[in-house]
Amino acid sequence: MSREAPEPLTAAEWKVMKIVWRLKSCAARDVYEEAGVLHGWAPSTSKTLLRRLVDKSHLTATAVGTSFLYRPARPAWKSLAGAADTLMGNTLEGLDGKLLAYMVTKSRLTPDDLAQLRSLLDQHPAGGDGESSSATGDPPGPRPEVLP
Amino acid sequence: MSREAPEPLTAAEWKVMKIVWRLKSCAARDVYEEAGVLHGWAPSTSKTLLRRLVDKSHLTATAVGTSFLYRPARPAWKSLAGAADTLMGNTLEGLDGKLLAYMVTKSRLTPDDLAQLRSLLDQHPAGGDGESSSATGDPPGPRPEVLP
DNA sequence: CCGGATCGACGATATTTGTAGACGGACGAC
DNA sequence: GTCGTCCGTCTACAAATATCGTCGATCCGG
Repeated sequence: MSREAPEPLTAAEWKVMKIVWRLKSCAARDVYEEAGVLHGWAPSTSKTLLRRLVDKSHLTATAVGTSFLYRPARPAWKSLAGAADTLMGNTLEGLDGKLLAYMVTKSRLTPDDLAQLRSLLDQHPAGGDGESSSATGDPPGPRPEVLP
Repeated sequence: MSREAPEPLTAAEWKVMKIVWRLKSCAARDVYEEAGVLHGWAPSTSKTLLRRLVDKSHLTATAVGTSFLYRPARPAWKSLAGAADTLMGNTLEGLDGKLLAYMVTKSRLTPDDLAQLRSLLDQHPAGGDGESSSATGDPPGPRPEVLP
């Protein structure tokens, strides 16, 4: 079980990921056209980013004819989770609540989301460890990374 | 009204911020001693970071005698909020829920936090814009940054 | 079979980060 | 008054990023 420490993405890389996520699976072309419109990038820029992302194994590339089919190497939420971990790692102890609160007011949540969150709050360990399998059938929770 | 777009901090900078936040207000020395122990940095490293943070106006430095007193230029949660915005900006539409859920399970929340979150969920606009002043007396919410 | 459009791989450059040593001035010990 | 100390500023420099242009291999239309 090689736990791929997901190398943190850079801002530019996130933008590419976001495009790929949306398309689920796509050719380089799809990406750089989108990126061109969205960020004004030259095709080469997207191509480079794409390659770097494959290097960092955040994307997989399967050869199809002369070109590649790119697709996320892991579910989007998992990458996001990594970023979230980082964010919370930067957070001063005791500010998590405020942070969450802020994010809740900022995000657009579906009734489903709301329900799930409520449920999570209810079963939130008031000091113990939460060993609750999640309600949506996600894979078991990622391991907390304790940065040395 | 110059809306200081809070330039995003880098990993190393966050580490410094975290130290300063904890100490509330401190001399360079306090920081680099802490950072030395915590991250094995040479004093110069901390000094540089400190300076860059002042440049980016995430810290203020008030002269005291021969040296400076550093302190956060804005409440910690606000900087965090900026980071949160970025994170959510990278998020694919519709994943906010998952993300929040993940973070909730990951964070250690006080009963107070739980209560506040619940209340926020209840008043969460089911599609409108959230113009609810927060329940803890925070300053008005920062403006959402729509990246071009 | 030829020419043009593409594709992915590389190489190139400018800027930003991470990390740190060296320098000139203020300050307290002697 | 002189010396070593500590401070903040400057300069340095390698690695990582952001952004591109170009190049050889390929594939499609004619």
